[in-house]
Amino acid sequence: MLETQRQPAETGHSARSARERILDASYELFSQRGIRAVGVNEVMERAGVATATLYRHFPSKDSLVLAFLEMREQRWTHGLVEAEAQRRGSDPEERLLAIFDIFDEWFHRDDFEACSFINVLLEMGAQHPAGDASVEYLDHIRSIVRGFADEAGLRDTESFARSWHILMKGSIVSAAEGDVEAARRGKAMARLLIGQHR
Amino acid sequence: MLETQRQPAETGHSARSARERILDASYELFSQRGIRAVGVNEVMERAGVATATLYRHFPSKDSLVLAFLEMREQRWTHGLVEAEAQRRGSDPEERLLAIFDIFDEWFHRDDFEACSFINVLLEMGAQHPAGDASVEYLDHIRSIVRGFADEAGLRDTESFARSWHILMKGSIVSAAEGDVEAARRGKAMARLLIGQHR
DNA sequence: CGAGAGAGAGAACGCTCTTTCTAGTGGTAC
DNA sequence: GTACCACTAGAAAGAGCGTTCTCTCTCTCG
Repeated sequence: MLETQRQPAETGHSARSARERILDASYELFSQRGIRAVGVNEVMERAGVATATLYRHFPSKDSLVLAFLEMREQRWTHGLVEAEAQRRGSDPEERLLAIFDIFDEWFHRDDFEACSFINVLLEMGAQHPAGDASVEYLDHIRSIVRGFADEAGLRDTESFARSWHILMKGSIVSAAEGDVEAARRGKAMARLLIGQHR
Repeated sequence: MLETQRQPAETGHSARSARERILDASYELFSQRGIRAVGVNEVMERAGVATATLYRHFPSKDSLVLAFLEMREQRWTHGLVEAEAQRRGSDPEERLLAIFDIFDEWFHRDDFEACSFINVLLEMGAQHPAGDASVEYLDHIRSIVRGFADEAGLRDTESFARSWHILMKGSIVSAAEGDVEAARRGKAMARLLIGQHR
């Protein structure tokens, strides 16, 4: 169903293809305001795209939402969290702790939007396809944490990753509430948790 | 058209007044499914109430949502968490830890609905009146935690309560994802946190 | 008894949403 | 050069939303 990157035959040879513009607009709107609060009209407007064009690329709003979540994993999970943690930490334990340094900068951004996977899961429910996909993407985040923990030689890394993830999600929600120090608090508890699994 | 149990004289002294039925219906629907996913029609249907009756008691859906949040504080924050923690813990530290025992039972319920304050905050945004109210109700929860921490003679109770709240919210989100052990993990980290503030 | 108030049923308004459809435009490939 | 294709513009279908309104019923209180 994905009809992935259709580079050739670009028609308008516009700087960015219609599909790309739709995805970018979806990303900005859905990540900032949620799913139900954003209509497809608004997406089309911001993308500068006609109705038929959006529905040629995505058969329904739901499928557009799924594409948004996939993009969120690329940009946020992999592009921001995983890659930056790798870059900042010189050893596995430092890579783990770097997650909260990344969070700290992220929490201080004016356009801080919280975690789209949590947002969508809670907004749509676990039964909805988008909520279900969100649970899966949250699993992936935990897998990354577990990978770092394995490299660090910690004990019981599955349980460790689940506890670590509690700290990540809790500090994100606290930041959404307005506590800009949430990452610092999370990091302090994270250190204690590492101590328990060493 | 359930034509719910229409007790004989329905006006002045029905078993439960129209207002109560509206509030109960709102509570069940909003807490389980969120705000935007539930229409006033559905609330009226479940309450067995006419349109005019709902709008006589609440000038708008938004005001009904605010009434729901207030009720949530009564039933959940005070009725479940605070009162039960008081009842279960014989000293202040045990009262704090009892929160996660309460959570453990709560997480195992079939109708576990996560925290309405978090849900509404993330769904509606902090600008929306309902999101704003949710932030306030979350503050109250933290105040209760801080009160217990003060009684326990812990250091730096404001910061302690914020960290503790991160554990509470993180484990709630993890439970919403499907981890029924989230309360146990939260409690283990909570013990470590107490140790740091003793 | 008669007035008033709370409640019910249901129509209707105006708006928004998702989705479908029609018609037309312009670039590309054969 | 003609057929194709992605695209645009816009109307419209069809449903649902929050809200207002009218009309009727019946209990309660004076």
